[in-house]
Amino acid sequence: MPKSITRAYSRYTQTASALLGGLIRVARIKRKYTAQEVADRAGISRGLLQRIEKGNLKCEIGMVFEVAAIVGVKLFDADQSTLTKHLHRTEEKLELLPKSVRNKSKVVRDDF
Amino acid sequence: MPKSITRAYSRYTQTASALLGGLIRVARIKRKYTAQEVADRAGISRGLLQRIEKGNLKCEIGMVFEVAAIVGVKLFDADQSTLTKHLHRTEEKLELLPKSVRNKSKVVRDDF
DNA sequence: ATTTTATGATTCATATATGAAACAATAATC
DNA sequence: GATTATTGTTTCATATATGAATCATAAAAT
Repeated sequence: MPKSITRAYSRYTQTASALLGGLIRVARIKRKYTAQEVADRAGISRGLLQRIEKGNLKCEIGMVFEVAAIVGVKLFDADQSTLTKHLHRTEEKLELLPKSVRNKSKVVRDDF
Repeated sequence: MPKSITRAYSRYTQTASALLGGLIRVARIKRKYTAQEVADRAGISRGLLQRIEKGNLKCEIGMVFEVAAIVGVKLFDADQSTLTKHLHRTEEKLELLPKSVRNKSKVVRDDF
């Protein structure tokens, strides 16, 4: 058996992903879509949709977001135009920041 | 060459992922972390961090969320305890909804 | 200006997520 | 209660994301 990589996820990450999956499931059922219908529209298998609704951390973020959009779960509580505005503002911020970070000490701060 | 699956992503999904990646990058630079430092702490390669910051849709949602947590980008604008409360509320909602969806017509609504 | 460090970008091997299929269990409708 | 559709779960082949290594570029510090 080949050596496998064991990833560590924080509780925060686990909770956030479980929440997003749960929101998707609630939205799907409220709209009366079957799992198969949503899977078809997203172009994925029903099995993957189940993993997404369970908050499985190994799923592609693109597919999670896509399914969220299909069932009407808004990301960042924003619609397309608001999202675009936020993105542009973020890009403007980036231009004002240094292009690369330089650390004298290799010490990593741990207080976040 | 084996046949490869071409996935379709909506603009909404693309914008949302690009925004999250951009927020991560801004937060990292503001905190003066090098890409290598964040990658090390997340237990991933620097190459993957780059893809995440670019909003690559094929990345694992778990790792995107993990990196966001490391650099201090809050998901759902919420901390751990708030996130947990939301999750519990979502689970309560689920209990009140039908366990499975039954459709007489196979027609799929398109107005979301 | 020079040096040094960080970042961008590419390639390739491999660990692994996904699709497909099948079956069981459950819940909705009659 | 009987029927039928939906969901839960498992297994396995394979398409693919990731890690590692390398080199080039860029930018920060001296």
